[in-house]
Amino acid sequence: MSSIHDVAERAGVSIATVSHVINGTRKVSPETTARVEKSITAMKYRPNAIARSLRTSASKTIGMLVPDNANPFFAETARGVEDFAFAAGYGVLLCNTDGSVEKEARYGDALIENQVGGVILITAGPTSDVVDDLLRRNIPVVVVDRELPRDDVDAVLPKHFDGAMAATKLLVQNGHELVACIASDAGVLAAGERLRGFHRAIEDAGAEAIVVKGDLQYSGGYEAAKELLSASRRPTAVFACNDLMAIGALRAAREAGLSVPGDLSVVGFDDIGPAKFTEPALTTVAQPKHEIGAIAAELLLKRLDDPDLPVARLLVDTELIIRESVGPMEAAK
Amino acid sequence: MSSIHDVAERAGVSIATVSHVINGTRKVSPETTARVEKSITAMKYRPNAIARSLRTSASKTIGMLVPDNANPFFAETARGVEDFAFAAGYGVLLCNTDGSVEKEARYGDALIENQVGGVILITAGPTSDVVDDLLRRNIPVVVVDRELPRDDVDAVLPKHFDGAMAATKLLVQNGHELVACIASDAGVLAAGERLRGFHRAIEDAGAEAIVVKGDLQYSGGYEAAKELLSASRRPTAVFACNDLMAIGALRAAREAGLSVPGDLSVVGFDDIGPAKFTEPALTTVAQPKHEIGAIAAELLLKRLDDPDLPVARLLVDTELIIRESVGPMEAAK
DNA sequence: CTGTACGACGTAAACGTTTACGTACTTAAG
DNA sequence: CTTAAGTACGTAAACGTTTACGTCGTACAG
Repeated sequence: MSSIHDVAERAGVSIATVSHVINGTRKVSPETTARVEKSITAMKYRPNAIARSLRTSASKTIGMLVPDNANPFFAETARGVEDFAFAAGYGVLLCNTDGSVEKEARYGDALIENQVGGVILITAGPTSDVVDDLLRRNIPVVVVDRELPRDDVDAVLPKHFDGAMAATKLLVQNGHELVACIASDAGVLAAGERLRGFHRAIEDAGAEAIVVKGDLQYSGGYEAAKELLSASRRPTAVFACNDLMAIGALRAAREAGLSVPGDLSVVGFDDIGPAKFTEPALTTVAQPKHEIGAIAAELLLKRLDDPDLPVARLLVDTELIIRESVGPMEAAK
Repeated sequence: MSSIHDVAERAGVSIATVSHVINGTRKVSPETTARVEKSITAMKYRPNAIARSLRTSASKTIGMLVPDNANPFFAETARGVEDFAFAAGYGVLLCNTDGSVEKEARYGDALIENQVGGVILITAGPTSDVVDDLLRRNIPVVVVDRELPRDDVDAVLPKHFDGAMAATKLLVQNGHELVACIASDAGVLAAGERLRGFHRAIEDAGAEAIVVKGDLQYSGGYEAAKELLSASRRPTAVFACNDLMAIGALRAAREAGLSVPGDLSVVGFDDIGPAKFTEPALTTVAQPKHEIGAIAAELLLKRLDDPDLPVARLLVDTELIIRESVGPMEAAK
């Protein structure tokens, strides 16, 4: 509505002076400052961030690419970045890729066109062309949760392997000998890591593994578990690669007339909100989702400040949260 | 990296011509078009949306203000707007107000500075100053889910009253005579509507009501229900104003040794993802969250096209989804 | 041959900022 | 009195587009 010119005119100064009082970028006398500030509030003036970005070629917004914001895990880490970014004066352009690399690419273009300063990426696939596009334009990227097979981007990752291994170990320590894994069907590295962790724990214990795939949604876990439980040799324990699927599995168990953890033990991964409120409460490996998002945002903003920072690869610890959904094998008989 | 000038130079034309082939805004000969397009792809040129916005003073991004993106209900409606907006070439700046009007105001400023074309608002409080700021600058607003006491903004709202009434009616029809409502402690109109619907159904049936407040989170519902269930006269049914709280209540019931729906019936509101997977599966009134978001986005974009559209107030139907958490009073005795 | 119309394209201003450079005045040193 | 240094501020160019106007041919009618 009103521009810096209007403010300047009303205050009887030049636009340069107005700009400087706004940004504190050079000394201006107290009296002039006061006049300008009065003028600003009187006219309800807000600097035009667009013009500012154009001039400085540094926009105060970052992009975030997530598979699905309706998934609680992604939603919570998105909040982490949003909170941190906003506190630092940045806005966040949130984009849902639905796990499609095409959508990811289209969104990548959109982010470039919008001149975002950087992007936080939870990849849709095992590899990502957008990263090249972005980097070529000097737009820094930090990948979160899902690693990429390259060493030129910052990353903040939970210890998928360790977490999965801890979860599975809990199962075998409870005496389970035939344990299933509901793995992710997304071909991302993180999925592989969790599966590796699972297998390692199984091997170490000399137990036996079954693995089926699910789509990381409630329903995917439900279907997968249904299949598992109707098999002739049914497992007595299952590690689901995320809580959504674990919760789906809980329901499948109920419908099969199996009690948890009496007849079947279940562990999840992520510790999303509802995990604490299921019946039985879900034991799961927790990730500090909000913190992960915040760390990623911090990393990105730091790099915006100083592009020459060495690339970071932050591994964050997970924590096994024991609740009620795991029990000893004997009970399951 | 490369600007329209570079493209023009390489193609041996003026920047005006390049602009016109990009936007199809005037006729340019096939040969020139071809040359320009070749040049564009060769240089991997992307128009600078910032510069474009500055010139046209119409940015292709909209703002969205939600209380908390980590809440599945908001996350899902956010997805609805994001999907629609992106398909129409718009980006979405997502902001979490945490139910704080101060944060809402700060974000409003940020959105103004970023020259968003419009904003979709799920208010933090019963009234909203940002709307005035926005409208004064001719930035259209559509409020979603939570109504505002004003008639100059578009709105798309579920039928809170009807939904709550239907939910409560189900309870009293099952013979419950002392029924509780876990209401929202946010002072928003929507909360009042749901509570009114509850009371109306209670009155109509000549039943008795208890109401307590909760914070719309799992834990709030849990605490509220705990209080309710430890009272000397405990209700045999409870209507929670959202599913998060209903799920919290389910757990409180279990911990109190009460079976649902044997000893206590529970209805929720929203039909969020996990509702189908709780034990017992939650009976609830469903809103078409994704669709609500999409409709809101559509409305907003329409208004961007034609600011003189009459203001709309869209009421969307809710649907009572009967699952397993409600049973007859006799059982509860 | 002149004039008009039209097709194809170029020139330059404008959008609202930031910022390098310049100017005017004051003070104090020489 | 001259000059240097410092303080307080203004002028104008630039960022990358879009778009109102212009210009230059060529074709065709008169």
